[in-house]
This record gives sequence, C-alpha cells and structure tokens, in this order.
Amino acid sequence: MITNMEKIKTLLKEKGIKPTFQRLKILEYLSNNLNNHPTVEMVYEKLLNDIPTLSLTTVYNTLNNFLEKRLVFGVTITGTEVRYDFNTDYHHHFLCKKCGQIIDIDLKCAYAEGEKSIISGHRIDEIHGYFKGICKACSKNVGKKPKSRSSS
Amino acid sequence: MITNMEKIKTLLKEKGIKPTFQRLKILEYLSNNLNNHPTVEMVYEKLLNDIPTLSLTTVYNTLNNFLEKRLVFGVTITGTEVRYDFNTDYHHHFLCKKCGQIIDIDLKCAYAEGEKSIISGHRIDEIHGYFKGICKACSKNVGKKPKSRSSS
DNA sequence: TTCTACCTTGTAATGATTGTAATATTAGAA
DNA sequence: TTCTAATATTACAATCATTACAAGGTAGAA
Repeated sequence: MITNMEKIKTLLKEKGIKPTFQRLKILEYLSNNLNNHPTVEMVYEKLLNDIPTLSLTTVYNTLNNFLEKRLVFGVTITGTEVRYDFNTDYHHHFLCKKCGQIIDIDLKCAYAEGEKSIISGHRIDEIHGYFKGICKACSKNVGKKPKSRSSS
Repeated sequence: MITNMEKIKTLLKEKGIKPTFQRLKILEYLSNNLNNHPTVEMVYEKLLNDIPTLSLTTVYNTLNNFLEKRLVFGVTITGTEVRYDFNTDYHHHFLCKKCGQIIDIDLKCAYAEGEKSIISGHRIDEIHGYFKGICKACSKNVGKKPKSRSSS
C-alpha cells in the first residue's frame, strides 16, 4: 500500500498538481474503487474517517482539478450527479435502471480509436458511451414468480 | 401547420396521452426545434407567449411524461440539465465545449443496431453516445491570431 | 522569521428538478 | 344539461448537487 501511495504521488506530480494530503487521499480512494464509480458524496463520507476536518468543497475542488488535468474521468450517466472514474482508458458505461449499479463496458467503436479523432469536422476530445437498461443479475428476477421481493 | 398539429395529436393519442392544449403545444415546439435540443426553460419561456398561464411544473410533468412513453429522448450531455430531442431515431450527440452547441451525430455502432440488444448479458434499453470537443466552426478560430475576440 | 502563493475550509448562493396541495378542466354518468 | 370522479394544471415550497466567496491555514522562498 505504501508503494501504491508513492505511485499516486508521482501521478499528481506528473500532472503538475501539488501532492497535498487531501489530494493524495482522494486520488488513492478513487484508485481503490474502480468499480464503484464513486460520487463526490461517497468520496467525502469515506475520507471523513481519515481526515475529520475534510471539507466537501475541497473534494469538489480537487475532483474538478483532476478532471481538468485528465487524471480522472467524469461519468454523468445517472443525470443527477457526477461519478468519478480513475480508469481513463477508453471504455463505456452501463447503468442498471433497477439496481442503480454502473458497470464498465469494454467495446470498441471504430470511431473511438485514438480518442483524439475528428467526426464531421468536429474535434473530439471526450467520448462517453452510456448504455441504460436492466443488468444481468436484475434480469434474472424479472418475469419470475415474485417469491420474496420487497418492492412491487 | 394545421396538418402538423393533427399529426402531433395523433402521436399523443397513440401513446395513450390525453392531448391537452399544453401537451400539444409542448410537443409541437419540440417537433419544430429538432436542432435546438431545448431545455425545459427554453420550452417554458417560448411557450409563455402562446400560453401566458403556463406553469414551469407543467412543462416538467409533461416532458417527464413524454420521456416515459418514449415520445421524446432525454439528452444529458451538458451534465447540468436535460435537453429534449423529438428525434428518437438512433443517433448520437456532440457538445462543443466552446460555443455550447449540441450537434447531432449520425454514425452507426455495430452494438446499437436494433436498440434492444444485449451486451455482456445486460439488457440495453437506451444508448447515449456523447462526444465532446470543439466544433468545426470554433476550430477555425483556434490558434489563429486573436483579432477581435471578446473572451480571453 | 517573514512574506507570498496557494490550499483548505465553512457558509451562503445558485440552478435544476421534484413534492405538495389547491384549483381547474375534462369525460362520462345520470 | 348537470353532476361527479378522475385527471391536469398551477403556484409555491423544498431538495439536491454544485459553485461562489471570503477567511484562515500551510509550505517554501527570501
């Protein structure tokens, strides 16, 4: 874990971001939660244990800073809040409208290769592929006899 | 235009939505503004001329109703508000981060055919392809000697 | 140490959206 | 037509994510 923290520190320095304690912890949290796609609130609540003086504003500022420097990727698939993704490799996202889970989708669209492409003359800097529906797990419980389901 | 209004009315009835005056006008507005991708506020402000008693809540209710019945498509590319698209044919969107314009992108990803597909076992109901960058028009003015630019 | 630049913090403000309760309108029964 | 029940519309309050702002804290340079 100490080695990991050193990697995080290097990442910040490479992007010209001063590696303060708050920033290190926030980026570390994101790097350890690749599948969560955490919200600002999730980052804040969790880190409050480590940093009791942490301010929500700091989390917002820091994450916006990371976004600008392209250290993290913002996922707005829910439409209500930004989810943060430490994995900036090209990939898409799926939102289950039943359980709310956000799942990584690895598929290649021809247009997305290189990520810095041109479409219809427009320069593309970011590609967001959002798929919405019912996830595999939730699909299994649909249309079956409801034995002990809490919701209708 | 009267013929168009009749088409709008039929559309609503087909979806089981009672074609009230407000609903007709809202859907008509969207059908006449395919390239705008209007916000709730835009719909409201514009229709206030025709319907001075119109309530913002009604616009929200109506558009949510249309969304549920899949009469319109919600575009959340800006991350700050929902834009409404009367064109529910499969297509993607591009957001220019300079001028804020939202432009339709017509390209086919193999995975999107049929729109009701399965990816990694998840049932896909909606596909949103969001591309962000600098549009063709804005690209031309970047890197050139700034002659009379208002912003820095 | 003192100064300066940048970070962090708390609180207030904003803006989009939803909740709620009262009023209005409509469709169908009598 | 008149009454009634269901549904729509409206106005206003409340909520939630996010940003603005001002004040206090910290680290490194001089």
